[in-house]
Amino acid sequence: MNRYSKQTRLLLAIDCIIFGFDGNDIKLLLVKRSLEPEKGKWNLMGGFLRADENLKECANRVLKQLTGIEGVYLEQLRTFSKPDRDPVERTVSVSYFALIDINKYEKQLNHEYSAEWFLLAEKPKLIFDHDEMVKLAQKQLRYKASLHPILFELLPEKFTIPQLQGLYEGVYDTSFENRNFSRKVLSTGLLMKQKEKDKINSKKGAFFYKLDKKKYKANFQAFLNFIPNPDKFIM
Amino acid sequence: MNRYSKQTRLLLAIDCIIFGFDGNDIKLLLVKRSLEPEKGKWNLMGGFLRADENLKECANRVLKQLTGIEGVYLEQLRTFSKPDRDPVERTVSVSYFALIDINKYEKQLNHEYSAEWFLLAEKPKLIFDHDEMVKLAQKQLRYKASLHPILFELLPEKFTIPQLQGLYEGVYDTSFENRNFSRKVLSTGLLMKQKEKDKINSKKGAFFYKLDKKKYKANFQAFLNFIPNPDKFIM
DNA sequence: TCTATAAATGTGTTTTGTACATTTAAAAAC
DNA sequence: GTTTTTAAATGTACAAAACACATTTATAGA
Repeated sequence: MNRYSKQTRLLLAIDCIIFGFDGNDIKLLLVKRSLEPEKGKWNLMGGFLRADENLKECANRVLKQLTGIEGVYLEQLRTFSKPDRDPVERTVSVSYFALIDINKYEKQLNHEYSAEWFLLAEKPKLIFDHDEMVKLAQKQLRYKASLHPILFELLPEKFTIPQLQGLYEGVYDTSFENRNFSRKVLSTGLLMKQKEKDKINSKKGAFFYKLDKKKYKANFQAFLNFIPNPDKFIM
Repeated sequence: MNRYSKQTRLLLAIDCIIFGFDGNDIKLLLVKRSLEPEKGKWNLMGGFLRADENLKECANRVLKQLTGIEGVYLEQLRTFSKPDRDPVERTVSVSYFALIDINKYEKQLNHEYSAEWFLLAEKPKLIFDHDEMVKLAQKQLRYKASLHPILFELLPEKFTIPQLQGLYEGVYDTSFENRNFSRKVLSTGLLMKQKEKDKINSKKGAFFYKLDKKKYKANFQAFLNFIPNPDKFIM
């Protein structure tokens, strides 16, 4: 079959905005650019789309290659297409945002890869339009987390309710009333109480909970209305 | 500056899922494909990205060219990238979804362009992955409309509350209690009551309302929690 | 045994959602 | 001109959820 004639062909890339949570703050995983221009500067994890893969496969491949990470929460965000966004040549980039359990990958990242975690608040300036991508991803994180239980993706398998509350407070940069927070969280039916307690943060200790993954998948809507007055935060 | 070497270059296209509302049902605007393969079959409005434009400009250009429509609600949906989605050659397509006031363009569409409205429920099978795009757009329409007042984009400047309710009932394929619907709608503060009534649909007549556009923009969140139990509908 | 601390739970008030009922305006029929 | 019919508009009571604040509980360490 003939090709479409007289049309512009261009490069398509993906860039990943990867969020983690260290127990206190939201972090962002960045790498150093390996080629000119802007070589050595911090940027999002990215790569070009290959002939035989779709975008999601591409994002997973890049993630695996540059960090060893696989099987994490990955969601297409938006496609960025300003004609001059990459000075080398026309490249359109599809941004993906990822949520990972920071502890699970901490060691391998430091030893085997040149990726590095930054406090979101203290991230360096990034190349091209990557700052814009991060900004959008942050907005999307707040938006989505106000409607769906995605923040569990940032926590280890076992976590306590005070830890979960701290995460929400970090994401929304506010504080919640603990009585109401735990009531709401437990009313979703998504949490399974464990017998052990976490005694690191208090004398009394806080019970661990696990996410009920079946219910999580079947009931991804359970957090609708989770954040009080989400309009304060999400736009 | 050199180009990136050894990377695959490909075509980038946009496709628009255009929704309208005829007073009773949601409709979809389609065109006939003008080139082989699949020539003459119905498909979404689309076109290739040019060297000097970004995707949004491309979508607006295509819309203008094929329908004369401009200045309507247009939102990037998702980028579709299966390697073989277009049999001619590798083409990645960015889908956009648009909402328009059907009455505003009805005449020009029929006379000057070959575009045609279909009842969403009775749309023909579309080419490539366009059916999948429409499905996603429908989902997004419900999702977004449960949180933001976007459905006004489908109505004429003046509309009545019963008309608005009919629109919501069409989109969510359900019925709402009229007392509660009007209370909720009016409590957003987004509507301005007019002096005239619409007497087409009843003897008593229903008051026209206009959207307060300043408030609409400033308060795009006003519909958060608008749809009761949105989880029933949006996923 | 006492003290300090964070976790967990109790409870009253306010707000919002929901269901159902009634009243109102105006054209058309009588 | 009075009555009937119809959909629009409004009234209201009950239930559920959100919210604010208070109290109790478990446990390590003094």
